[in-house]
Amino acid sequence: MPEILEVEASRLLLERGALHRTVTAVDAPDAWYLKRGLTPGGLADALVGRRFVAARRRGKLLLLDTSRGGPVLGLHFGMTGRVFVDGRAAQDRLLYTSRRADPVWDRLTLHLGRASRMVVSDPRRLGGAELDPDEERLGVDALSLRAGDLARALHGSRAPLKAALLDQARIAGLGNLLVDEALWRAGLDPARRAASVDGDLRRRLLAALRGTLRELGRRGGSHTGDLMEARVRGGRCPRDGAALERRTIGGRTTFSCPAHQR
DNA sequence: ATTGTGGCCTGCCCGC
DNA sequence: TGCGGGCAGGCCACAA
Repeated sequence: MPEILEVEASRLLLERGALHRTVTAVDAPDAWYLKRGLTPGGLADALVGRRFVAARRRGKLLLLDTSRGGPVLGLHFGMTGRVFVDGRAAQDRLLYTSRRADPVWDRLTLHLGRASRMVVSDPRRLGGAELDPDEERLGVDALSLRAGDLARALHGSRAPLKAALLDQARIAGLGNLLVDEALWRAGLDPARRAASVDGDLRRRLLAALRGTLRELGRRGGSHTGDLMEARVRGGRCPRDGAALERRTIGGRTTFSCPAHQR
């Protein structure tokens, strides 16, 4: 699933339910889902007989370390991917994908021990699995973002503020909904130049990002923001009632309030 | 190097 | 009820 909060919830699910049991079988019916030359056979060779010893995350990339010096299994979920452990997902509701769980969407199944199964389901096949992903291509994890990190992410960039925040090489984990929510809370125009956000504005943005992550995390996901309900055509700003503006910024559908986001 | 665009996939929802 | 169009929480290759 998409943004950092959902991936973190999935990481916890795997940490509690998928570690320390031997991978006994691998079922990868959709070879297209395997990236960077990985094949179903190669994946089985790499995993069968090993155990997952840690579930890590960097941004939206989920990382499973394996025993006996084996490779790292990297999972990314695109917009519609979810992971299940024994039929249970980290969240029952996922926007923009089906509520159903059709087995034909199971792109990867790992049998753990005698009776457990870990399944990656992804209707749109926009996610994928790989071995030993390049973790360094991702910037600082958004959940541990510090003032200096944000300064570096924005400094000198002529890109729109929103595009800079969505750039996973600068800050890893923020997605479209979280960024729209945080910029709405901070009162910042998503289209303004990233480098123009400095000083007090940058402090305000940092506080909004942290507050958004903390609060929406408690509420249960990226879709629980205060802006979310109004994030439709004809929506009005929940703060001041102004008609929301709908634009494409950074290649993504963007809702913002022309009255209080500057 | 940085930024912008199109495309990848498939399911769902809206309006006719 | 059926159908086409538009849309979608991500990311990558490519162009300018």
